[in-house]
Amino acid sequence: MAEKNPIPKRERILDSAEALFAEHGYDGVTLRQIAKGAGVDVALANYHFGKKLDLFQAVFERRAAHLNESRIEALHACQAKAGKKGPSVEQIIEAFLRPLELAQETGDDGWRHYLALIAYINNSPYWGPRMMSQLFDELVQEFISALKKALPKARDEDIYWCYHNLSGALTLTLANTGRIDKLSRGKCSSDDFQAAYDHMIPFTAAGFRKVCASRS
Amino acid sequence: MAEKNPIPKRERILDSAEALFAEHGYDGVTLRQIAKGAGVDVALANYHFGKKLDLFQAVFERRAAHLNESRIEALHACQAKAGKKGPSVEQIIEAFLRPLELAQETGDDGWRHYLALIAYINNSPYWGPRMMSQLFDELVQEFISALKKALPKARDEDIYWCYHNLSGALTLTLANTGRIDKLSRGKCSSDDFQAAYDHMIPFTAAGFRKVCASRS
DNA sequence: CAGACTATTCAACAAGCGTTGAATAATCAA
DNA sequence: TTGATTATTCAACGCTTGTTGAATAGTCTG
Repeated sequence: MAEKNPIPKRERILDSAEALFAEHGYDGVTLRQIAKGAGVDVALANYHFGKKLDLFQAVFERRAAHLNESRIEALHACQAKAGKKGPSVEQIIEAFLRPLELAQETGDDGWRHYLALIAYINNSPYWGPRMMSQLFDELVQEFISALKKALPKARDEDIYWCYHNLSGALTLTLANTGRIDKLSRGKCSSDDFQAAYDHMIPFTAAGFRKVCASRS
Repeated sequence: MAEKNPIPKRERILDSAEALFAEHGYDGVTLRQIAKGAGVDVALANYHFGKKLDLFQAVFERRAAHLNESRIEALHACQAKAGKKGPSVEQIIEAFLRPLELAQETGDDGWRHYLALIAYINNSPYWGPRMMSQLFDELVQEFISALKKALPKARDEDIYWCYHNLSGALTLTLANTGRIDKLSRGKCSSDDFQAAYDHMIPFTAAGFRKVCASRS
């Protein structure tokens, strides 16, 4: 019995590449592995996407706009709700993070792989400077200026260092390495995204307040 | 004029491998690149270390013991100084982090590369579970039990999630991607390790207190 | 100095790599 | 049904990879 709506091969290549790049990094994956994972011939990746590096780029571009939009929407929504005095630190961080939790919580493995891939490039000295800026700087700057309003006494550099810590905590959560499971001997599960974010939000918000609330 | 104490070639291979693995990951580096960086023939890596994977392991083993010892010593020192009631959260985190700052601050690039390599495996879904546990679990468990004493009301899972956030913030700092420089347009420098840790310690300590101090 | 052992290089291997041009199949417009 | 366009596979290329065995140089022991 033939499948009515088979996933197009072009899409399956992106899915396969996404999953494998997230697990093994750019150099740890061959086009033949990607093709095999997608059930297509190796030359098809070249036909649709060009060189290996272009395929890598295409994997990012597929979901980038959607992700940034939902995060910006979350920020604007919480700003609208907060009124003139602006949202609190917790509310801003919540808007920054919750769309990612939702993406990780969908049954769709694609989003999990995509976010692990983001974690991979953010932590990579090679890819980080090349790719993170063009993907997220505009978004991040908007969150940072919201944080500045919520923490009017903070120095700029304090805000940036705090954001750096937030970004690191988030990145490890996105990477989803399962190490917290081992360390806690089962008391925490990497797949329990809600628990991860429910802890990350007050943790980082308290950090911002402590470092940024008062001038030295 | 001949150099009196040339660095042995075996050591130079480790140095070169350390630097290249940290920048490009395991699969992003070839033995020929490593050999060229060390100024030796490609077969020499095999002679001294065996397979590529064994060289990778050897890079970790060279500095692991020294690093763990200095961190354990820092913990014991702060415990001795704190007396019977035990050190504070800040003091424990400081003991956990400062030895890394010192290692990054030495003029020696080797330690910087090594710590960036730790960041690479900690964030990698492939290497993380395979390598981090055997390198650091014993050390981490000792810090966690010290944190439990400093936060007697905390639930175990809260401590572990907070540690997860601490580990993430630290990891991004070790990776030293230079992204904070771009984002802050020069107000923060990734090479200003003291500033990084001076912000990270109160940030994460406040997070622990907030999440762990009181039961819900 | 002889000899043994270690360190290092040389040359080559089979396997796998990204990439390509031509051939075939599928889709769609007229 | 034709013809044109797109999608997909096939077969192969030149190159690089990790690894190895034999050859050479260096170092220490007696």
